[in-house]
Amino acid sequence: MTQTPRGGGPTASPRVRLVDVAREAGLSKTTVSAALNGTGRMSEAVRERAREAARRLGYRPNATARLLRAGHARLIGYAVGEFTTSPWAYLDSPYYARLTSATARAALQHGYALVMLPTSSDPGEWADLPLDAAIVADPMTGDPMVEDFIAARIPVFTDRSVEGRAGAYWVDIDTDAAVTGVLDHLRAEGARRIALVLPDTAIRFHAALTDSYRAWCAGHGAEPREELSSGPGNGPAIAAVERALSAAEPPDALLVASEASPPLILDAARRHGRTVPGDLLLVCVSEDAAAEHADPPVSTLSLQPARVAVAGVELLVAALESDGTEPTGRLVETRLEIRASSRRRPHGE
Amino acid sequence: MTQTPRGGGPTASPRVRLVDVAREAGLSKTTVSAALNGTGRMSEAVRERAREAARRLGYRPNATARLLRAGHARLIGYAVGEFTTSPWAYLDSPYYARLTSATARAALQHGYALVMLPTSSDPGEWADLPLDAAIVADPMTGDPMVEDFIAARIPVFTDRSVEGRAGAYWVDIDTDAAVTGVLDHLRAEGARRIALVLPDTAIRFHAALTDSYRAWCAGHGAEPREELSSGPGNGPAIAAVERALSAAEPPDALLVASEASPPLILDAARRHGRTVPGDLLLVCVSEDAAAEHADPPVSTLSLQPARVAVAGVELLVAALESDGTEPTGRLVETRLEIRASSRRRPHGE
DNA sequence: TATTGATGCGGGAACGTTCCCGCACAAGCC
DNA sequence: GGCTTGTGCGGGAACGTTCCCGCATCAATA
Repeated sequence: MTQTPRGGGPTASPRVRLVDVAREAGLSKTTVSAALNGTGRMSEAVRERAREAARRLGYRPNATARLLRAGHARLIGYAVGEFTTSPWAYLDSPYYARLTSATARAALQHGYALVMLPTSSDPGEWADLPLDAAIVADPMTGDPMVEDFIAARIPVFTDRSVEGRAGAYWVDIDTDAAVTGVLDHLRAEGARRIALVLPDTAIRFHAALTDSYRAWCAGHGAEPREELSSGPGNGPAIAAVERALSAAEPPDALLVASEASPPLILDAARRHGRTVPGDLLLVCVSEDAAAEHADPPVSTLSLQPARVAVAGVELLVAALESDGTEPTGRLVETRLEIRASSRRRPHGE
Repeated sequence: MTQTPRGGGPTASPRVRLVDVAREAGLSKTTVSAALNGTGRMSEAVRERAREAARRLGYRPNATARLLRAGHARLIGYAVGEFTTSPWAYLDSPYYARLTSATARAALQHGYALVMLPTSSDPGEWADLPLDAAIVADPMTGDPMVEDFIAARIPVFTDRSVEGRAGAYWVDIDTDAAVTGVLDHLRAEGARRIALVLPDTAIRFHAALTDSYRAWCAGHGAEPREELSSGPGNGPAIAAVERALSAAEPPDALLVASEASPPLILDAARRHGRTVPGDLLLVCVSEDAAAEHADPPVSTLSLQPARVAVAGVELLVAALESDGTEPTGRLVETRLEIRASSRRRPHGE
C-alpha cells in the first residue's frame, strides 16, 4: 500500500496507523493489535472499543510492516522460460494460459499469490520483490533465471532438469508413457506411417517427445518421420503439417505437437485431399478447446496443465512449510482424449 | 524472500543481514548500505571493501525491509471481474490472455509487477499484499472488488463505470465507433440483414455493443436481430450462431461477439449450407490468431487488448508518481481487420 | 491477612533496511 | 594560526507491525 497516497484525491490524508487507533481508543498499540487480530487476553468491552476506533478512523494495517514481522510475503514469482520470441507471448498458447491460471488458483488456495515475471529477465527485475519461492515453467537448459533464484537462495520450482540440486524442485510430465500411448493407439487403429510434427524449440518436452517417438519407431520397425515447425503461431505449424502431408510417401497418421488450432489442421488436410479420419488419422498435442467442437472432433493429448500446476504448488507448499524431508519432484500423467479424428471404426475402440 | 529458508537444504544458514556484512568488512551498516547502493560519500577503497564482504558472505538485501522503508512495493493487483463461471477461466479467452500479458509487460517496463488476484474475492485475499494499486478488468456493475479497493484507499483502474469517483481511474473502448464501423462496412459490402451474436453476460462492453447495434439499426431502418449465447466456450457460441442462421428470414451477415474459434463458426455456416463470404458475410469480435489462417480468413474486430493495457498502465504510473492533476480516464480505439470473410468483391473495398 | 494464581493490559524490543544528521579530520583561505 | 569549507564515515531514528515479557489488579485459598 502506498504510504502517502499521492494523487488519491484532494484530502490526501496521511495513512492512519496502529498508534493512531490506539490513541483514539485510549489503549496501547499492543492491545489494539491483539484486539483486531483476535488474539491476546482482554475484556470484550476493550476489544470492541478497539474495533470501533479502527472502524471510525478507517484503519487498514500496513501490509509491508506485517510482512517484515512475519518474515515471509507468501508471494511466488512465476515465469515461463523457453519461449524464444516475445518474453510475454506465452499466454497466447492455450497450454500456458491454463498452466498460468491453474497455478494462480492453486497458489491462492494455499494462501500464496503469484507475481508475473518476464521471461529470462535479469535479477534486477525481481530482486526488490519479497518472493518466497519462484516457479519457472519450461526453463531453457541452464536457464539463467533458475540459476539466479538458486543463487539468491529462493526455492525454485521447475522441470526435471534440476533434479538433485539443492533448493530446486521439479514437476514433469511422463512423456514416454504419453507418446507410447498415442502411437499404440494410432497403430491399433491401423496407422502404419505415423509422422510427428513438432516445433524446433529447445524445450525439454519436445526433445523427450522426439526421443520417445524414435524409440517407439525403432521398437516397431517403423521409419521415423519428423517435420519441424519454426516459431510459434498457427502459420508455421500449418506449414509443417502441409510439408509432412506432401512427402513422397505420405503418412497415414499425424501426431501434431506444434501448437495450432485443430480446425486449421483439418483444413490443411482437406486442402491436401485427405479426409480425417478416413485416410488420415490425427492426434494433436493441444489444450485448445476448439478440438472438441471441430468437424470431426479432434483427438488430443492433453499435457494436463491444471494437474501440473496443482502438483507444483503442493510441492511448493510442502517444501516451504515443512521440514526439508519432502520429495523434491513429481511426475504427472498426461491424458489422451480419443475423438473421431483418430478412430477408424465408428464407435468404441 | 523467506527469512529462514526452511527446507532449503541441510545447511539452512540464517540469512545474512547488512550488519553481518558490516561486521565482516569492519564498517558500519550505514556505510555498507551506501556502498552497495552506490550512494553516499566514501573512498573507493572502502566501497570496494564493502562490496567484497557482501560478495564473500553472499549477501542479498531483504526485499521486505526495503519496501517498508520505501513506503511502496511497486506491486499491482490484477483481477478480471465479470466472468461468471470459474474465477480463473478468463485466461482461456484470447482477449484476456493478451490483456493480461500486455498488462504485465507494460507494468514491468515501468518498474511495477503484477500480482494475480482471483475474481470477486473477499478483501482477505489481498489485504496482506502490499499493493500500490489494483487493476480490475471488466468489473461487474457495482463490483465488490472495486468498492473494496476504493475503501482501502488503493487506487483502482477499471472501466468507465467508475468515471468521476475519487481514487478510481478508467480505460475503456470506443464501442460505438467500433460497432458503427463494422456495420457500415458490412452494409457497404451489400449486407442488409445483419445479425448480432453475443453472450448474455453483464459486461459493459456487451451492453454497449447491443445499444450501439440497435441505434445503428434504427438509424438505417434495419430490424435488429440479436442472438444470445449462454456461458463461455465454443459450444454455446456456436449454438447461438446456428440459431441465428436458422431464423425464419436468415441474416446475410453475422457480427459474432461471442468468443468462439473463428474456424468453428465457418464450420457452422457450412453445416447450414451457407458459403462465406458468398451468401454470408462474417465478422468476429475476436483476438484469436486462428481467424487469419481460416479458410476463408475471417475479418475481426480487435478490441486491442495490448493498447488497453498500455493505456491503463500509463494512466496508473502517472497517477501514482505525479501530483493529482492527471486525467482519470482514457478511451482507446478498436481495430477492424477486414479479411475475405466480409469482402464480397475480390480485392480492395 | 498473606500467598498464590489467573486476568487485563502496556512497555519496549525486534524484523532489516535507509536516511538524516553529527562528528572528526584535513585542506584551503585570509 | 584561527576560520571556514569539504570529505569520510558512523550513530541512531524511523518505517508499522507483532510478540515476549512484566506489572498491576483481583478473586480464591489457607
